[in-house]
Amino acid sequence: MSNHFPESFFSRDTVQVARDLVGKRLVRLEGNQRISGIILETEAYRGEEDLACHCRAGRTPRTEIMYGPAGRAYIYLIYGMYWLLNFVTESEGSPGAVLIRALAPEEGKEKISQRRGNQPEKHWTDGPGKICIALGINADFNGLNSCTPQAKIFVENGQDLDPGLIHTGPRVGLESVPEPWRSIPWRFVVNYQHLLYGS
DNA sequence: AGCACGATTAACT
DNA sequence: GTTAATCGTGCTC
Repeated sequence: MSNHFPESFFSRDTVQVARDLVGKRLVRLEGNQRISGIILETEAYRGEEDLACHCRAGRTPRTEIMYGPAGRAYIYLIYGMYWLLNFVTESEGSPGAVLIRALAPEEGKEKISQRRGNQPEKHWTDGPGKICIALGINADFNGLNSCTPQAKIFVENGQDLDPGLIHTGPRVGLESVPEPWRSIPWRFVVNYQHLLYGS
């Protein structure tokens, strides 16, 4: 009955999960209202050896969630201003997470428009901080299990994408991170146009 | 207890 | 292209 992606989807290699999440639908359940969008861009952060991942610091109060079971939301504050949404990956004990960086809004556009103020639709959810503003996601959602039927945030099937449309590249905003982590192609993105006009 | 910095964004010039 | 906004986190003293 439930169409929520199960823990087994997230409990895999982080890079593979990041790739597979592109084209899927992210849903925020707000009361009875669905606010959703097709995932257009993700990034993988995996392991203590990944110097761009928060887990480079090992187990700390903040990173503990990434060492736990997969499918949980990992949400943190960046620049003292914006919340960023990730989904925990890998088996328990192996830290990893996928950052959700961009969406194509589908349901609840009126609510999204309200939350995004005067921004044009093009910029409603084209960044990780913007997504959390648009969907009303904050620290209260950290650690929530997205795989339960009553989850307030979860992933379900979305667009069927030709794998050839998914582009890879270096993760964004890592200018001070040493190689090879700075340039490793763990960013996955599909062009919005492809979703608008079909694949 | 203090400090430097960041997986960003919006509003500038 | 440049820059201010703003604070939790992890590290050093």
